[in-house]
Amino acid sequence: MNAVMDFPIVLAPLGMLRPCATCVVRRTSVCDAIPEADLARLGATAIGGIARPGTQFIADADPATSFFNIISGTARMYKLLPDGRRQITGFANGGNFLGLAVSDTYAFSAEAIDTVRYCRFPRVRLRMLMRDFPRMEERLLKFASTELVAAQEQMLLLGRKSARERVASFLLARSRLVPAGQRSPVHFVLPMARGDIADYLGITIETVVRTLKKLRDERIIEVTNTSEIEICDQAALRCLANGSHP
Amino acid sequence: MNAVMDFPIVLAPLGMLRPCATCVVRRTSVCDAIPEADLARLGATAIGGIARPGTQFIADADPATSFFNIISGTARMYKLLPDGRRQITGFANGGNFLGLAVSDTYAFSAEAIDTVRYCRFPRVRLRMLMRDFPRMEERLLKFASTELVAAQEQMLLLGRKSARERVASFLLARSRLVPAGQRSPVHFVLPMARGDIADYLGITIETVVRTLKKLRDERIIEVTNTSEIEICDQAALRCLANGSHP
DNA sequence: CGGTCACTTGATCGTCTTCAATACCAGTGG
DNA sequence: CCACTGGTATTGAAGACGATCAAGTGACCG
Repeated sequence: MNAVMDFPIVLAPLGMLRPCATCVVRRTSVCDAIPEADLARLGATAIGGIARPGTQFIADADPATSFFNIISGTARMYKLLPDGRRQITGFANGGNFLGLAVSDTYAFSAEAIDTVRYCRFPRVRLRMLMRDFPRMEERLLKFASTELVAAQEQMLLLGRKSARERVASFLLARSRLVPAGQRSPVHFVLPMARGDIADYLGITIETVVRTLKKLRDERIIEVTNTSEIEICDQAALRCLANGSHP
Repeated sequence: MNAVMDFPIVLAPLGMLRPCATCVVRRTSVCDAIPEADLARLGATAIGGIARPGTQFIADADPATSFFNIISGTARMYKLLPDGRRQITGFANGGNFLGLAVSDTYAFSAEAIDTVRYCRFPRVRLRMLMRDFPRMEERLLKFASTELVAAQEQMLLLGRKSARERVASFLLARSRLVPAGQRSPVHFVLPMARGDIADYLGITIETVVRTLKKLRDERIIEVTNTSEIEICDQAALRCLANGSHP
């Protein structure tokens, strides 16, 4: 029952002495605010951890004792209604920061989709870090702003877009995660299941499936193995995504 | 065509010399981060302004040159689709802070609903203020986090709640803005029109009207003058809002 | 193989949208 | 004072989109 495991970061993942120095997401995460010289202190502040697929590592309404910096893997953040209806508010990848809370409790839950490796920052220690490195706070503010912009875009999607437009928007957003350079056709893997996509887009699994099938029939995308997507007609998808054209 | 007007804050609103000192929202806004002794500098940084009803004062995709601190009135923030569909992402009241942007351009628009008085902070000057007063950045981060939590709640509403649940949630949220102390029945005025409510809740005007009528018929709320709401059965509304009970 | 689980597909149903008409209210000018 | 006007709100009837229900498929695994 202990699928979520913490361990001293100095031992993880391969017993390296200066794990932060070689961290693949350091330069793209909030940790970029800490100068090279202070990486030891950063390493002493963070606690490495792993969440196995399906494991919840942040629980709505629980005391917000820690912040999480995702290293690798994909997590889903979500909120539930009492009767079980679920809204996924976002997916977190390597470099993302989780756990910003207003009050002393989390306002959402988070689960690992595949295996998620993360660094956990106890709240108090992160606060000290922010005090000593104002750039850290700056970085967090920038991150929160980014999240806010994404959330507003998602509200537009949830409130005003048709199922077809939602799926198109989702595929486009996912395609933007692919490192630039690879040219058309863009190709990527969806780490999440159909149910996750449905709960993220505010529709049902069946509608996700049917819409994907339709897009495939129209030669706008290609779907293989249910989780691999290839975007054949990016222009068409872009039009669909914002309703420019039926 | 100049319904949005700026003027030196030292002249506003009554020619006071230290306007920040008497600002009614100072203690509840980001300005609370600035110590009394430095209010003069704060006043020199901000530029007072007024937006008349219906006037847009932040335009999506425009260069994000300023941040806004709302003093009084209510504004709507929104995003549009090319064909005119609108999603209102939030309403801003006195004490709220607007304009957080990732890139150099705004990611949303904002319009005054009634007459809105605000303080405008040119981006560069605010940055200097944040540098000299780290508490300012801390305050902004807290504000952004609050917005983020609200956005997640709204995503749950837009993605997974029925029209009835949306309206109930909206009325409850509005009732929470009423200063505590007044007890049941809670009574308040909606500054926004039906169309704004509809575009905020991701439904149509007609559905808003019909749902309000139904709630009124069921003696859960009372509606007078189309803009005054009285909550008669708060418990029932709370149940409705999260779908605990049909 | 029999089990589970995720995905897919089809048929029916219901909520909310759309379209259209009417009511209401404040402001304006005869 | 009162008809006129524009905007918002309300109400009714018809239709559509997506949800729900139900069944079937395929992959993986003990």
